Amino acid sequence: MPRPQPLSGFPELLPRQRIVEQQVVDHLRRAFELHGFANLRTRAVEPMDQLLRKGETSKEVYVLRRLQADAEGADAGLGLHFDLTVPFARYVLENAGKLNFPFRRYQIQPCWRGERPQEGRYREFLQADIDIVDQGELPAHYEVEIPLVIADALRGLPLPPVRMHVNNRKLSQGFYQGVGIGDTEGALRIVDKLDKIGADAVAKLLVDEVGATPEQAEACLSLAEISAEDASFVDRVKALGVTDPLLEEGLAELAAVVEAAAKEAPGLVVADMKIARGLDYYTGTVYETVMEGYESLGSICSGGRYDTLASDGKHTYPGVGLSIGVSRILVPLLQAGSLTATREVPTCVLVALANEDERPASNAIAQRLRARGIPTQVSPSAAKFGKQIKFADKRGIPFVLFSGEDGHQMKDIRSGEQVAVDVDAWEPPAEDLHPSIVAQ
RNA sequence: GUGGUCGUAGCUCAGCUGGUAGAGCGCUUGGUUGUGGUCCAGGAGGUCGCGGGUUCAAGCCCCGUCGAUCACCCCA
Repeated sequence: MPRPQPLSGFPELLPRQRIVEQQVVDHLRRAFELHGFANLRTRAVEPMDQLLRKGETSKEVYVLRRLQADAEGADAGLGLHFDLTVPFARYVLENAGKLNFPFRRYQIQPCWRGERPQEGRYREFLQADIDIVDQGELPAHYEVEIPLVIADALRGLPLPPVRMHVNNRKLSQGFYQGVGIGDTEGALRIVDKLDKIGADAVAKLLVDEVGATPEQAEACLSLAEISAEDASFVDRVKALGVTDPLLEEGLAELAAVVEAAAKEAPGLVVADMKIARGLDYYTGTVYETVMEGYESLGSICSGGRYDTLASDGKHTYPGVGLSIGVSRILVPLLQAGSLTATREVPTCVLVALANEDERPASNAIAQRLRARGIPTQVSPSAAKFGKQIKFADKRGIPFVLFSGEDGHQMKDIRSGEQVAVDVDAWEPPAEDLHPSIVAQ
């Protein structure tokens, strides 16, 4: 059989890289749980009508088909989910009676999109999503809290610095309304392209597509230029001389987010009036995050507030959430070699084998170390000690244990230092017990 | 989905106007008679992504396909 080739857009990691991913996921999980988010796991598939709700026709959904299904048979109409928000919305409706609101949950699962793969953009990728959803009304303070949870979660990971650009749809749409533009959604979508196509092109599109006057387009651009790390943007927006009740609401909400973030996670959040987030279902705060030096990846963590995450006709469930693109962050860093793990196996100690007859005894020694939580494996063969050390070295296993008539000797193969030890008392340095992530 | 660039050993790459493949690293054996990393000497490893075509002859030219990557689109 010829060597199989990788499948485009379905990245698979080597053991050492997977250790990094695993530890990042563990870290996120701990952080989310520290903030009281419960974990949820939803099925991989959703009915197509659920997935294609929200008028998101452009989403490239992978459809599920049974090989043995009747040619005539009804199409199951199932597709793989392309994010974790849509399944969550469905789950909330389905279990509304059993959930307690406000409900906060996190979900770390793969998602699938049939789009053309690129760096940081895959057909199967891992997303870490947090949401807070309530029944009827969702207080605005959750829009302040969610980015702080993310800040906590990303803190402590050896990643390049990140910056979260935040805006509020009420602010932008209120402003456009205030200057007299009718199609505020359309204007938002055009302004969102500012970084990509430039101010002149945006102005032209505003005039051509939403019927703005050159003066109105100019006002939109003046707003989009405003960004600040503190609430000073409020005065700058007001100085543009536009008044609108929705605008006022948006200004107040965005100021609250920025001020809280400036205090609790300095440098993370910047109010940025050109962030719009396409034509999604967002209705309040919107978030977009870029990683320094990796701006070309686009946003590595985005989300926002949606007033009708779900609705069953009687109740509406407004929510606010953010998704971290775990694969988008990790795969490029791993491929570039700027992120790796201290070893490619969990093993901390390799028990050397002097003689195949001693394997049972060596197994017993290994078991004593394991009993105290030290990941241990026994050498695969009683090869020359030099080879056994090499076996450990290649995998990054830091310690090799030699046993003889005169007791046990633990060798740190990085320093070469070898000392007599009591197997039932020896402890590795805390940082050597488990592999860890290193940035380089 | 549309368009561009690329694909040679496990890895990084060289290979002239077409004349049936090379380096470094890695791997392996020995020097080293039970403690690796340095050094020295040897060795293994390639259907040139895959399939077809042109040609006396294809790694090189043509077509298709798969993969990688970039741009558009969209987004984690």
